[in-house]
Amino acid sequence: MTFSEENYLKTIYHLTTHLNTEISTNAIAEKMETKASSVTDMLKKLAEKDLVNYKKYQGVSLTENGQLAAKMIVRKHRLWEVFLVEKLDFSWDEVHDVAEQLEHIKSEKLINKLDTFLGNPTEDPHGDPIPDANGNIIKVEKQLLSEIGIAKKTICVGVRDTSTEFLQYLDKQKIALGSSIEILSKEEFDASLHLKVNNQELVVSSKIAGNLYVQLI
Amino acid sequence: MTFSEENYLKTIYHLTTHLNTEISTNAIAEKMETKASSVTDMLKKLAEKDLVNYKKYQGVSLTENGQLAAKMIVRKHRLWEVFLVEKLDFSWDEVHDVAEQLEHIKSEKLINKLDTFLGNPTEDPHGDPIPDANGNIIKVEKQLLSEIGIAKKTICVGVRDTSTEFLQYLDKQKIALGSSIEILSKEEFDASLHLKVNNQELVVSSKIAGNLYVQLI
DNA sequence: AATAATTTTTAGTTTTGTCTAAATTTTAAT
DNA sequence: ATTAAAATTTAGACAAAACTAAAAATTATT
Ligand SMILES: [Mn+2]
Ligand SMILES: [Mn+2]
Ligand SMILES: [Mn+2]
Ligand SMILES: [Mn+2]
Repeated sequence: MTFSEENYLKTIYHLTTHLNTEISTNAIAEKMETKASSVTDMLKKLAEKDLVNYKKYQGVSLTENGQLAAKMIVRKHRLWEVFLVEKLDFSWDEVHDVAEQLEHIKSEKLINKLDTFLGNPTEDPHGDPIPDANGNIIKVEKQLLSEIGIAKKTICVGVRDTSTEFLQYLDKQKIALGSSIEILSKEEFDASLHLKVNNQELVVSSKIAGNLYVQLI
Repeated sequence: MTFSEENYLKTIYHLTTHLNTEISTNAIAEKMETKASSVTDMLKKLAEKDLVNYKKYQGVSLTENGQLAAKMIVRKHRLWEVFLVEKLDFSWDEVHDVAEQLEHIKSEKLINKLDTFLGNPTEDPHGDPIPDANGNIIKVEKQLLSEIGIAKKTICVGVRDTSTEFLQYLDKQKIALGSSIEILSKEEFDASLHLKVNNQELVVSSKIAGNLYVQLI
């Protein structure tokens, strides 16, 4: 499988887990910053290889084969992110681009030994689940902070936006995976939240709250 | 720089260190298992980018830029090999193909942090030197076992052939980097050597002796 | 020095993945 | 039910990196 084919599969996989319908050509094109015509060409090729179900004008979904292949790429991406943070001392906002490259290294032995070396982690540095060697994923209950009621006590367990800007904002506010977050009050006007984060009070916008995953304690 | 350009540079670099002349189109083609015409095309492109000195029909050599670029690829290749052996428990005959892929990952931060993580090794699992971040190489005195006189005591410090077959032969004979090797006698007829390796007697052909690097004690 | 053999380059194709522009299909709006 | 708008596909072109076959240059041999 080529570098490019792998990136298409991964994109379709991510779009499928967020939305839950057939994926449109344009959605793929937008996410990959390419043109719809290029997407169409690739979808034909992937369909030929039985990696996607594709009917003209009808959108696309992953086949069993395609889904497993996509999960293996995601597995590699997230394991490498763990490696970079845990072993090489990268910060969580620096790992994505390097992992985008490392995810395409082809060696089952490598990825499984890496998995062992890292202690078979189930989540990456952003709280996203890591598929095991068979593609199984441990699903953890989590909700967006924006969807939680007042006076609830929670733990931060993930981020929805993984951009450098957002992650660095969280660093600045000392919010990390594992931080305790209590919702003190919500401002009606703009849905901003008054929080207690690790015993420090903090006000965050609804945009921030809509990108933080938490678990109720 | 593309994957392919990097492979050409690396090949020219390796050919240059072995031979010490201008490198021929055919030599590159043979090493890369490609056609001479493809090599010519690429040499033009590399010359355009000031990575090689190329004049039609006259062979090719690396420019300063090209040499540094090649060394950085070799650096990555060898550091990854150390990682695979030291941290992931690969054996020395399994690492080359994976390192061929990993050497193309583009991130200065990654390779320098990896270097630190590994304790700034100066040699890879096959005894080959690892260039530092500036391209400097610590050259270690070593000679082929086939060029050493009788009754000399030596330490194995490297291999010339790094094929799986040769490395597995060495494993079978319990010869590794650091093994003590004493030459007991040489057979005139076929230049085979009677050795004492780690206090075990062993006979090896001249082909073996011509692929083992040793240091006199 | 002339010719033969070898090496290298050029010219013209092919494949992969991309693009633009035009045509087609689907969806939305009147 | 038409028409307009949007989404998608097709057609044709291009760049990268490979190939084959033919031409040109170099090297070796007589
Ligand atoms: Mn990532
Ligand atoms: Mn991640
Ligand atoms: Mn190697
Ligand atoms: Mn090596």
